[in-house]
Amino acid sequence: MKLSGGVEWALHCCVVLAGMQRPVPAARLAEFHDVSASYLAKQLQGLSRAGLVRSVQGQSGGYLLTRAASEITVLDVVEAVDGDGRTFVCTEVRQRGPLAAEPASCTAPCPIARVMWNADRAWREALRAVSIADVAEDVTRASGTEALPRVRAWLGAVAR
Amino acid sequence: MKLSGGVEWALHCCVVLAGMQRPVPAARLAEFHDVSASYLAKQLQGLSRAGLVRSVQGQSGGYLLTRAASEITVLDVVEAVDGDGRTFVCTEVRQRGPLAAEPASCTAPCPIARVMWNADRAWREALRAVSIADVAEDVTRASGTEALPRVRAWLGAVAR
DNA sequence: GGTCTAATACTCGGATACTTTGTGTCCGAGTGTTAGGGG
DNA sequence: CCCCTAACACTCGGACACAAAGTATCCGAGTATTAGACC
Repeated sequence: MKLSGGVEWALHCCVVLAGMQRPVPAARLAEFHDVSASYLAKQLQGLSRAGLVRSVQGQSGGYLLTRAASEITVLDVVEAVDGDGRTFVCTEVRQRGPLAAEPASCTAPCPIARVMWNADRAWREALRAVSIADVAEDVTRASGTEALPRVRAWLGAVAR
Repeated sequence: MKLSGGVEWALHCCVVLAGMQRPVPAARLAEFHDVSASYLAKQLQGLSRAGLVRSVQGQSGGYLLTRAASEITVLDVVEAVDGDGRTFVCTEVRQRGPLAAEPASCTAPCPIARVMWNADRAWREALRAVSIADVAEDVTRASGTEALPRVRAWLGAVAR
């Protein structure tokens, strides 16, 4: 029950991409965060498939958010990178063994599965309640007003 | 982000162990649920280490709950089997790269980590709010009053 | 017949292979840029 | 001087190895039972 490590990178990328007008290449994002460029590219591909970021090819290409940061939830990013499968899968144990329950009597989900799914829903709701813009605001509050603009300037600066 | 499959087995075992006066061997629990006996034994060892069940050795030995089912939460079982580590680990990305934050200015946790940990807490709280006794009650409501007694009789019956 | 003893059969516990998932990397397809030549 | 063209450099995307954790299994240590022998 451990979350994929790439989720953290993807979230950081989305926060710094917020407010960016020009595309930012994956290699530059990797350099900024000091992480593996190849592996980060994989995570960004996940975000692209999910439609959270738009990839622009070509010489001055890169990644760009598809919509406002306030319209992207943390849950969107987590599900894009880690998959949207449920954390608990019910194998219908109650229908197996010598005292197996009849399939016809199993219209309602197994009580155990219901508890696990409720917890899963609470987890997702907590992540859905926070947007990338909210996180960026927290960062500003913690690191100062000019922190994010400096980051944007660094990402936008062309080093060629 | 998938939960170990053994968690489901362990939960089913705890539910049927509730109300049992005599120890139940792991092999019998496995036969009842029609699952691998060897692997189920591993999960039960986890429950034993966590102090949720008490193992009795010898010819008529087996497993027994250490306390009332109403005093065992679903979270206890999940953490015993799957480990109590956090689902999200913060690698302090903000302290890396060209614009790294000073460690001295990182007294508060990273905003991203805070969001993830809040969601983690919500998930755990939802699991902590439900006890094994609650689940057993749900089973009775769904499968009838005599369902669980029949199971207990089957588990207690000696087939030698 | 009662009691002590020893062999037994059954239990859990940890140490050992195998499969699946996650981690990390690489090279090829595609496109905007840009330099050069021609009109 | 302006425009067209072609080569280029840089981008993403998916396919390819490696490592770690989950899954499944086995055999050894320990104990209550039980049968037998002795008193």
